[in-house]
Order: sequence, then C-alpha cells, then structure tokens
Amino acid sequence: MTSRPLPFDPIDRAAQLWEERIGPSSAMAAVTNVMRAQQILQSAADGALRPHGLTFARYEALVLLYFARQSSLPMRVMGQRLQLHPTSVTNIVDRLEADGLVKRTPHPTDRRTTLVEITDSGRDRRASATDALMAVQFGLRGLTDRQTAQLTELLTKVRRAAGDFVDGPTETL
Amino acid sequence: MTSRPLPFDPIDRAAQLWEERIGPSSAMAAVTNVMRAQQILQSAADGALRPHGLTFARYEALVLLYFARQSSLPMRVMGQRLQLHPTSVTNIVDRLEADGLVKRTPHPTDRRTTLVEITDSGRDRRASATDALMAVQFGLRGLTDRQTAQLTELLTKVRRAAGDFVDGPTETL
DNA sequence: TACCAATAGTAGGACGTCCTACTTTTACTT
DNA sequence: AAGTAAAAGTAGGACGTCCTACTATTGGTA
Repeated sequence: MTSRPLPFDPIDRAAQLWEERIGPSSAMAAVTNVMRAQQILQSAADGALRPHGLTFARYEALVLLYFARQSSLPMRVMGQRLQLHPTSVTNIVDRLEADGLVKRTPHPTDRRTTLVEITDSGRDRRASATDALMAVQFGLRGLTDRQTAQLTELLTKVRRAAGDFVDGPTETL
Repeated sequence: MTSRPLPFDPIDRAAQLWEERIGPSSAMAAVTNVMRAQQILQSAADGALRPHGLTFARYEALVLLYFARQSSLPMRVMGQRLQLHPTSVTNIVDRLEADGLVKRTPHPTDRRTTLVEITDSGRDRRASATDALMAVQFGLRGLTDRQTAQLTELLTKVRRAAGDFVDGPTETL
C-alpha cells in the first residue's frame, strides 16, 4: 500500500499496546484481522480479475446468475443472495449491463420486478474469470485445506450470530 | 441489508453449487466468508461509533495517535501502521482535522513531512468511542475467546503469506 | 556543486458500499 | 371498492479504498 512490508505485524503490535493501555480484548485483534484480510483478498481477487474487466463484486453477481436455473433472477433476490443493499445491486447490474454481460428484462407478471439475465458474453466472461481466480487461489494463501475449512467455520458462526441467516426448516440444499 | 434474514446460508449454498458445477474449492467459500464477515463487523462498528461522530477507519487512526509516544506521527507512518494507501491517510486526516480531533503540524527538520497530532478533544472522543465499541464487543459475537484467538491466528497466517509484514530480527514487541 | 532519483503528501477520479428519499406497482384490510 | 401499507427499483449523496499523476523537498552521486 505504501512501500516495503513492515518488519513486524502492526496488528499484533496494536493488540499489545491495547492490552497494556486499555485492557484485554481479543475481539479487537480479531476484528482488525478480518478487516485487513478482507482488503488483501479483495485486492488479490480484483487484481486477477482486472485483465478480464471485472471486479470481485461483479464476478460474484455473474456467478450467481450463471447458477440460476433460468439464468436470470430478480434484482431483489440477487441482493438477498449476495447480501447487498438494493442500491448496490442497481450499481453492479448497471455496470455489468453496460458491458453487455447481463441484461435487464421485465418480469412477466409483476411489473415492479426487474429480472437480470446473464448473456452469452457474460457466460464466456465468467468462465475465463473463474480460471483466473482459481489460478491464484482467490488470493488466499498460507492456509492448509483444513485451516481454510476452519476459517470458514469460524466466520460462519460470526455471520450466524449477527443474524445474517437463520437455519431454516429442512434444507440447506 | 435488504429485509429479513434468509432461512439458509447463502454462502454455504453458493459453495455447494460451486462444487457441483465447477469443482471443489475450499478457498472460494473462505474468501466469501471473509468478505461478508468484514462487512458485518464494519457495519456493527460504524453503527456503534456513529453517535460519536466517528467511523471505524477514523477511530483506528485516533487510537494509533493516542498510542504514539509524542501523541503524533508522520502521515507516512500512519499509513504503514494502518496499512493504508497514502491518499487514504490524507482522506482520514482531513476529516479528523475538520472535526478538531487531530491537527497537522510541520515536521521540525523535514519539510516534506507532516505530523499529525491528536488533540484534547480527540482524546476525549477516543475514550467515549472505545467504551461504545467495547460495549458491543466490536461487533464480534458468536465465538468463544478461544475461537476468537484462533480466528486471529488463521488470519495472521493469511496476512503473512500475502507479504503484509515480515517477522523482523528480534522483536514483535 | 549540480543533477537526478527517491520520498512525503495531495488532487482528481473510479468503485463499491451504505443511507435516505422517491416512484411505481401490488397486496391487504376494512 | 377504496384506501393504505408493503414491496421493487432507482436517484443522489456520503465514505473509504485504491490508482495515477503532480508538487515540493531531500538525499546521493558524478
């Protein structure tokens, strides 16, 4: 971000000072770690996607539509699945549509709803972008598969506790 | 973000579809989890700080200056410690200064350098903001202390692998 | 000493995220 | 049937992050 890497971990350093001068708080260090890790992963993913004219946010939207049965979804549903504010979905779809990767179509029965459909060009782009992302492991390095799964597990707990989702009746599939 | 929580975990769902249609990739789920967890924590922290007129980014800067020996640091050093781009530091300091929480002063010997010093008002604000953040555990819930430490450990590995810092000669303290 | 590279910080712009406010359409309730 | 509440999207704006480009200053070297 600024130049050479520091010869020490600034987050760990801050955690130590925090403990000395304010008091014990494991949460502080964990939260700061999440913040910084997110930035690193985002940057790595965006870097890998840049040659393909995508950002990670747009890539996720593209994948979501690729997975959809009709290759299309209402904007509202996209927002729910991607956990994004409606205005963020508008923003992302605007850009994807400007690039011809998706197109908006009216919902057949509900005139409030706008369907977003992935185009052939969008499918191609998703494929090549996926290759690029997998080539760099989504920017995630330094963990074994087991540790990666552990990380997912811990963060899923956090998300659940935050009310991000509720374990429903039967599914999950 | 959009309405009621989903009755299933959208990230886990996406991971399943990913595995079915693209192939196994534990990294994808982990990265998405980090992204979303960051957003949740950021939102919680910002929410707790809003009544105090701060964001988490500005709060971190304030704490950093509070920890500094002379209560002041060059902008460049702030960027290194907070792992921010120089222009982000400029942005944050601009806002803190506009609120009277910090002030810019010239470096005594190097006229290129700008020192940022926390004001008395800034100290007060940091104290009350810290109380607010600790009251909500920095937005982090759902983990035991042990799991929180584990999360920190895993993410530190990720950051180290990304070259975020290097274990220097002797220290860490 | 004189020049040229490196360093510190800022300006302007792109993105993505959120929020509030607004329009249109649908659903519910009386 | 009418009227109101809820839902779907969008517009405009605030923030924070990055990037590129630029100015001012310092440091190193020929």
